Amino acid sequence: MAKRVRLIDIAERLNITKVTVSKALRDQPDISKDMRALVKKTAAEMGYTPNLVARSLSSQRSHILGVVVPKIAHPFFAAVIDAIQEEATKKGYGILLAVSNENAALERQHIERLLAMRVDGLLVSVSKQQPDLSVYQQVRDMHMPLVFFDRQIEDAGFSSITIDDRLGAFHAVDHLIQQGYRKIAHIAGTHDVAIGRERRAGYEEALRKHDLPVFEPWVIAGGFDEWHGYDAFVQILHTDALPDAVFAVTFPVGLGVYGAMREHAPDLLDTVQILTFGDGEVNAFYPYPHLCVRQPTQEMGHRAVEILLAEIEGTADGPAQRVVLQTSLVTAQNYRLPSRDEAAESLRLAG
Amino acid sequence: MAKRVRLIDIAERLNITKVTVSKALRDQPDISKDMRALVKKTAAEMGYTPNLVARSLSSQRSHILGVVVPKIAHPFFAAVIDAIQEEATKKGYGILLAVSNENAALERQHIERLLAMRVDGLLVSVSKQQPDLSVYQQVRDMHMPLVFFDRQIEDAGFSSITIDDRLGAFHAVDHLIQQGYRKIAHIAGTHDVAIGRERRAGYEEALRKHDLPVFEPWVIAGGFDEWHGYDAFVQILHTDALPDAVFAVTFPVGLGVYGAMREHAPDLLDTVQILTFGDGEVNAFYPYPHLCVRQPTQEMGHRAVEILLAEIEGTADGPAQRVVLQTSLVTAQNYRLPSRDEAAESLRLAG
DNA sequence: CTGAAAGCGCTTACAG
DNA sequence: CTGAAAGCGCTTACAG
Repeated sequence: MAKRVRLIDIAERLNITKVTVSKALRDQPDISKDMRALVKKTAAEMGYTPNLVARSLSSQRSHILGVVVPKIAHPFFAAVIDAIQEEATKKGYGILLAVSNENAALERQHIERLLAMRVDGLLVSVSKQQPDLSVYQQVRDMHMPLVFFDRQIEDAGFSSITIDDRLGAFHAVDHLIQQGYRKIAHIAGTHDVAIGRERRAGYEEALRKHDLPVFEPWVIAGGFDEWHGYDAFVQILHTDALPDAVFAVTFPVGLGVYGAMREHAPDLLDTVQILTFGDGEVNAFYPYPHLCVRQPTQEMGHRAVEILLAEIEGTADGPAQRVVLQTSLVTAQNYRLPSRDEAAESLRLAG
Repeated sequence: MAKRVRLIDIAERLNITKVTVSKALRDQPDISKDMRALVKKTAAEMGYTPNLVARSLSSQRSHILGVVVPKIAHPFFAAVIDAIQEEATKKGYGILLAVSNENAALERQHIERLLAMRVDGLLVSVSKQQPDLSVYQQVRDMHMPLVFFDRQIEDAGFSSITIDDRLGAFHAVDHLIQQGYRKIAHIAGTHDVAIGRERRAGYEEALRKHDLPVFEPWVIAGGFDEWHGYDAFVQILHTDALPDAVFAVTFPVGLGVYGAMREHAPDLLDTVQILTFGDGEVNAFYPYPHLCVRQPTQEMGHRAVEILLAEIEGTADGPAQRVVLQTSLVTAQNYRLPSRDEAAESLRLAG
């Protein structure tokens, strides 16, 4: 590796001390304007770039945020990570990304590693597996700032930013009922996962509001992926009556329902309204009756970083914050391509 | 922050020197087995975690890889990043993720920052914008290992791992022709972007092979997103004849074509075969004739890391490598949900 | 097998 | 406004 120029090299060239160089480069006001200018000019000429790891070691601040997610190749998390990265960059931080793969042990390992790397703070969305509380206790003990996003550990004493799953589900199902649907099935998640519980609670609440009974054979709990949706809908096909709408706990589950329909009852495709919590990339093009609850991914990512930085920089006003974001309902009329303005905008940015 | 235990704290407790502790912890063979065991036991008791930034500074190795991508909320990149992260973790490296947003200036800034952070190597997929060659020259000058993936700068002297766009397109279009399609339109990208050029070349080559003429009004260049697909297909609708198949340069462009069809010519939905280069998450559920060229994202991520680590660890056999990966064609018969085995497997891993 | 010395490239806190 | 000293927490290279 070609010799890298250090503070001391600049100092020697200028016959001053490296402290002066260090301060001048960071624009500290106790260095004369002329000296600052001279140092910067020289540094640029010599091709100096500060060694951020040395800086981290001596300043005890890395300007790196650790981000742990259960998965990344998933529209929701990809969008949130994107927003996190964007906001972090804007604020002068880098992000160290780790994926737990829904595995608590791996999640723990990642967090320990990030701790050892001396990140300034942690942004984590916990795996579905029973989390290992001891790491979080460790994080607490060392006063490392941490903000949970989307999936949190309750009562761990950390700030969190989550989505109002119950209300989102409630509004969506309420909307269906107001549109005249009465026989609404729910392909649910599992009870041990918060989003499963909450979305189901919102569903039941909406039925209750309209004095509709919960028809048990149509509420099928079990998971969050395509196969669960597929199997559950096949099961529904074997009941005597057919629903006129299906509320799927996630977008993948909704896809599984479509898959089952296409295979076993294609005639239902155009008549049964599907509602999914969360959206995929192709809503604008989905040809069947399809509704979805949209999650504010960008806002979640941006605000998660803001909350964390406030804690890191000590400007946090109080202890743990719990921010709850509201969803929006995307109806058929709303479906659209990204607007031309947006497209033009992104072109402008790129160009 | 609670006092963190350091090497020296362990050393004092044991009445030995910190060098011995350091070596024992890293299992160096020149420390007696008993001492190693004792040190490790004590370190564990005291809750020691090594300070990786101090280690980086003194060892000149950070065990961090910098990853720069044009975007992340995109199925292709999300999948590749996932694979990169997985492989890096397996090899004991962390990844610092940066998103250029298809913006060359931002790409440059990110790389400079990663350089300053002293990553051990760089994995980059360049933005579509004219790249700023000077940063790459700088990377060369400091002998920083770098591997381009998917989108590279030719002749920059770095290793690269890319996809055989031309051949992938050729095989796919060739397949269409063998299935009896003769009137194949191509919604192309732009000429200044390699994937645009290459995919188009593959398309033309396939037509040539079968002595089919290129019908210019049906080859519409312009971009890579939904709107381009939409506009281009509307334009095609205004030509006298109609194609029996459409080859879209990307999956989003294909979606735009579906959008245009649904709006302006819904009757074509079931009759015009759409072929996209790249796939989305919903292939298994797409109801219309749909074919796609699948990119080996996982292999790309894994191998990119392998190549980079070989360069970092000095085991690279020669100068720049150029790996070209082949695509596979996913036909309607191949469409499927993730297999039950895979689902069970992921459950097992998670459990 | 264990240790004393030097150093990685910075910043902090304190003098002057 | 500039500098001398100390230190961040490790590892490397060399003695013994």
